[in-house]
Amino acid sequence: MSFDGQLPPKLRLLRAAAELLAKSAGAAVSTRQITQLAGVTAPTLYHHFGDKEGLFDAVVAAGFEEYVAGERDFAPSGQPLVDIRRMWDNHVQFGLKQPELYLVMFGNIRPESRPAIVADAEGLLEEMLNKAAAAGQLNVQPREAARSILAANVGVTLMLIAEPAAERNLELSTMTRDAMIFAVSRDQGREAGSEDSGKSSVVVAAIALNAALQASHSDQLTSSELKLFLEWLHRISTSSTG
Amino acid sequence: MSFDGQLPPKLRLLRAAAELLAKSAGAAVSTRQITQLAGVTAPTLYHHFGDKEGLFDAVVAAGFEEYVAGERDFAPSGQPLVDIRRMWDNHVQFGLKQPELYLVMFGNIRPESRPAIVADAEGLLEEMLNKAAAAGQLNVQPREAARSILAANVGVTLMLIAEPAAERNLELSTMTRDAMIFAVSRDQGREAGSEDSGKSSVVVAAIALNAALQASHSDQLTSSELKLFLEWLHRISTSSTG
DNA sequence: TAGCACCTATAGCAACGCTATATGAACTGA
DNA sequence: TCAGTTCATATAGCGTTGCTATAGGTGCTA
Repeated sequence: MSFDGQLPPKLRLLRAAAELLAKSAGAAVSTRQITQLAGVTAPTLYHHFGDKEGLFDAVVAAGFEEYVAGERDFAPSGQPLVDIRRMWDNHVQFGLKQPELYLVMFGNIRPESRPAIVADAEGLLEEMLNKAAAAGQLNVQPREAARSILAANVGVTLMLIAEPAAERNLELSTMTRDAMIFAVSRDQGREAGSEDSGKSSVVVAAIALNAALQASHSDQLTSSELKLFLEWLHRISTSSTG
Repeated sequence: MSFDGQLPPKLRLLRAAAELLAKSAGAAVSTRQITQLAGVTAPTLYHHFGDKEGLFDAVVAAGFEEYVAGERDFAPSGQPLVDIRRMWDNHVQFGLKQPELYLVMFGNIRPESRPAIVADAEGLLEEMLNKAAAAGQLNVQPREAARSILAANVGVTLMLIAEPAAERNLELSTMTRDAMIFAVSRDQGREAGSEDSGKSSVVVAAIALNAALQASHSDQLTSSELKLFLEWLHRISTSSTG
């Protein structure tokens, strides 16, 4: 496949660069490869984009528009925190679908382009968090919340990209996502304390499990199993030492 | 400053590479620069390290030992979650002190070296989280907690590195840190906020009891009873919903 | 037709990562 | 003592990279 078609050379260069960038799994892409695929010679590239980085920046800019579109393209649910969750998932999905582009956007650190992109992504989040704050659902300043959530979001996405696609466990994402959203939202329980430090952890855990089991209707065990289980649990939770 | 001294060329190459890597703010470092600073010619580099990446890997390996040393070099406080907090801060400080090295270690995605390093860093965290789990302070499996915390830790550090040193606000780190540690720790307020995000209290309690039992030598149950008990416990703690 | 932007091609430079080959130094065994 | 072997470094140069000085072609306005 090549782009020697009738499109203008500038666009052909953009598409060729995007395609090669996406296909070469992290490896370097040369200007000669790009210009050849675009059916164009070297000076054309430098006429339109200044230098190689300029071309890549243009590719990134296009990719970022796609990203922003994805982040905006859903009906607001009316619950800002729910929308934030969707934005997180969109972010991760974008990274997994176009890992090379994502790495150029959020992974690589080039003092010029990256902060701008990060700032834009931050802005999208902050926008939504402002609604949450207006609804009194926020625990911290929207800007700080946006920075914190985005940092974790990027970290998780990078980690997921780094590991083989087969072993990817998206629970890492959902778990971290909920942790971050919960952390910035208002309706939290109070600070973690060390109240029950007197009893052994086994006993504490057994008591907690006992209470929880009594209150729930778990069907993981049969009734006879449950009966015996609770008896043992009782034996553990009434033991004096740990 | 140069390394034409009396040190063996291999070491001179390592130090020259590390120095140039640290000084060049993210820019590329050529083998010619390195060999010249080391007072050595090109083939020497390839004799000792195979290729440029091999040399950089060696630099990273040295840097990683320093990182690990930093992560281990403090007296355990007896409170695993407090130690985890220190490990987080150590991680961030390491990244800010040697940003270029950090970027090669955690930022760059090279399918070979990075996962190994990440896995090691993950191991350090998991080690400590195991103690927390044994003390019944954990809400989730130590491995999942380690992955989640490390991902957020890397994301925060990358973001801090990316922005100008003058504007760096470490509160981003402390805030995210506490959010993550709180999220994986047991003594949270219940379920709040996002409805279906947390696990049921039964599962939480079962995980804690499981970790506590593994670490203790409870003699309240016979070994055969304990075996069956743990099996049921596992069945409960791996159920998706309460 | 002339003049003027704009865009593209020819050809080539300096710097890059890397290597085929050769030379020197240090050790080994008789 | 000295040839044989191995390790370590140097000379010189290959192919590729990002990039550019210069020139030529194209389509417009007058």
